[in-house]
Amino acid sequence: MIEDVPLRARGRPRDEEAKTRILAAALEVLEEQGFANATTDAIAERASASKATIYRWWPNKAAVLVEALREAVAQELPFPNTGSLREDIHLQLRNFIKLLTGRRGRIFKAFVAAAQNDPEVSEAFRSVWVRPRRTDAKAGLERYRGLSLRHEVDLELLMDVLYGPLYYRLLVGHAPLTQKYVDALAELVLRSIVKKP
Amino acid sequence: MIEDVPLRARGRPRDEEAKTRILAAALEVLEEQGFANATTDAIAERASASKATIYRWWPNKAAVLVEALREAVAQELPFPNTGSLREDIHLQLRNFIKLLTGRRGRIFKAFVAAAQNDPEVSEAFRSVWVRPRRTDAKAGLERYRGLSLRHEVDLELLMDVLYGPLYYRLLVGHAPLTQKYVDALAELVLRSIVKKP
DNA sequence: AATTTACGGTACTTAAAAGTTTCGTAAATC
DNA sequence: GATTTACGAAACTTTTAAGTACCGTAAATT
Repeated sequence: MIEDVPLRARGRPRDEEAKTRILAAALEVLEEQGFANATTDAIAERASASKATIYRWWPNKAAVLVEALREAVAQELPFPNTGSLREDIHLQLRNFIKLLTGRRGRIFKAFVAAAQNDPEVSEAFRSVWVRPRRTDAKAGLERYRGLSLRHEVDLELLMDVLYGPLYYRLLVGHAPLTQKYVDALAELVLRSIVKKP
Repeated sequence: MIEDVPLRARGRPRDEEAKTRILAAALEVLEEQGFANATTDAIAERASASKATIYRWWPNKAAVLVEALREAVAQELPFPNTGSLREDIHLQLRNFIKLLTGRRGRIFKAFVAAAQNDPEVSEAFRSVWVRPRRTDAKAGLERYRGLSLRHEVDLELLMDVLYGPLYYRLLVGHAPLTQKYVDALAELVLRSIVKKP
């Protein structure tokens, strides 16, 4: 066994609590102001930290916000496992709109908006949020393949059909994201993917 | 008959050609730079116009870009009418991704991004583009209701299921918008909305 | 104790872009 | 021909925010 020696550096160690405060503040400001309007001054002030401290540990504003997003969504929205395809999908969509209509929804909007002007933010949003959620959901659905789920169904397409309409409403805002709506969406999609006995 | 007298004002009349140049330039700059990075200086220079002329006729930058969008998309994407529900949907989605993967796609991205930080841009995008297209498509589909289209299908939901996945891919960028993809999407959706004989 | 690195606070530099103003000139009406 | 309104060009004002630099101080190692 190799000892996990911290190998502490020489001077004063990094203030981990300040790091936590900065990331939490970044998330709040992002939520309230959007990506472009989330200023480092506002983040520093809310965190009771110095702007110099922020730039001491992150190369730029986007890096702070990306790390804040990563920490915030790390454990969010695990795909359910009720044993029923229909129940799993209903639950997953209901849980997702709870996120989208809450604080997190504003954060997602902010990131998608920023992604249109910055390829790095775009890639970060996909790798931190989109891909992990899709991978998890696909694994959850794969269990039903050939059983209640028709074996030919393309799960990539299915992800788009389930999540696409929700992002669409979130970002375009032409209609609200209600439970009634996602239930109807789930039923419409299920009609074309379930294996009839 | 009342004469349509132009009721010309006193001084030099507005240069309609300059107006055209400005709107065309605005569209090009928007396409290349996005909404926030589309500067009035760049628009003026490309239009060989003066910035003062722009602000003489539009209250701000957003108003110019909204009018440019309105003119650009006025006649775009009419819903097909082949007599076949299946053909109409396939055609409509194929035509739509032609727009999204071309110059117009960049413009839509820019508007959706800007909409997240500006309610007026958001409303403008919906009223200029989203609502007219949805209304037209719903009218086109309504003709099939009770025939090849199951009579219970909610067209609002259907719009979201058809267009949502495309906006989703456009804005998140996790996968490309190909004809093969929209054909598969169309077939998946059709499976749940067609009336079986 | 000397040294090293981090901290919060604050002032500063720099850059970019929105919108305004001015100026000399062009095209219309009266 | 006098007046009115529009034009392009360019200089200008103003605002905003990113990122840097410096201060005195705090917490660690040597």
